[in-house]
Amino acid sequence: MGAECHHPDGVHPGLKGSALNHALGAAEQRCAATQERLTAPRRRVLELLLESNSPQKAYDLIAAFGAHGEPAKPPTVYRALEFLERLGFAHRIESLNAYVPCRIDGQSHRAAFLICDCCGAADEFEPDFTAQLAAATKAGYQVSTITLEARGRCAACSAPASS
Amino acid sequence: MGAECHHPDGVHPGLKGSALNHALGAAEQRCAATQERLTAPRRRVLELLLESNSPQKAYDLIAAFGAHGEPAKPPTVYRALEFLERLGFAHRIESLNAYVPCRIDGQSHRAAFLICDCCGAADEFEPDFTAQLAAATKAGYQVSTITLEARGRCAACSAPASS
DNA sequence: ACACCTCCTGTTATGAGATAACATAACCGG
DNA sequence: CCGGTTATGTTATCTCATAACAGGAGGTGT
Repeated sequence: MGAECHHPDGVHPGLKGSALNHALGAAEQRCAATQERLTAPRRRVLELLLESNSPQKAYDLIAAFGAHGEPAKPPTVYRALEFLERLGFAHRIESLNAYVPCRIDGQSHRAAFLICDCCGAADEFEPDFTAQLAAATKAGYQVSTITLEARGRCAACSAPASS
Repeated sequence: MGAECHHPDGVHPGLKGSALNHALGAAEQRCAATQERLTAPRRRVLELLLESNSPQKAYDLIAAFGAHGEPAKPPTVYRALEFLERLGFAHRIESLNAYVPCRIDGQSHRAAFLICDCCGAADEFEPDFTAQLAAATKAGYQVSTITLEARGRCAACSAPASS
């Protein structure tokens, strides 16, 4: 992850300014619609995720939490992440121990990522889980969440050479 | 996991006696065929995985490592697990921080699991990754490994009530 | 047999990731 | 304004994983 080559981080731009405010506002709306509360620490963690252009570790968020450099206490951030995941605003990438904001639509408990082992980018994509769900049903499972993590090298990092 | 109800653990029987020896022998063969060495600690960790009927945590393996109750040192087991994963003898289940022996065929860097949040069973199945690989290729990725983890409730734990 | 390289193991220590437990405060319905 | 519920603050600790370095085992060429 970034140890192997020096391509630029991430592919998602990372929101700022009005785009960021708009996204936060939309989250606020969705919470209001379901009796959920986007409280200050939850909003702050979502903001940090949206601003970033790569998967964020929990302790990165803890360190960046305070507006003036004071870190948060771990449970503050872990609770916020739990909330954001529950509502579909964020996903945990298990194989990285890291978190990303949902880039698809939110609300879903399905997530699929293409993760570059070189630059660390994690692209969320809309997967086709038809076959998996059929297999699960056949086995008698009631599936609640599906996560798919495909690792390899992204287009930029596969290219001959660059910067 | 197992906190929610009291269904019996796992669905894989856990090998013993001659079945266990046969599986270990087969692993030995496959290693010999590729210039790899199934050394004592590696063999021991594989044995522990094969004997068990549910995903094993690294520190469970560390505790069970010694024949007479003496634990191993963490790196001993983590190195063995790394080897076993590399050769396809074992898989790590990211969302559980736990390990299982490969139940499919070995050698593959693809794995898919149906994980029961109730009894902790983790059934490996052979997934159809056609759509995912197409998406990855379209995005320019060179995929090396794919992991899919579907969580929910297994047939037994979905049933009305039992034990 | 010897020197050499490579891979693997043993050991100590520490780093990273996550949660338990309990006290306090904010929100909301009656 | 009271009481339930939900969220937060805080301390401490637990689980998971790896860095770093020394030593041993197994091959290869001479």
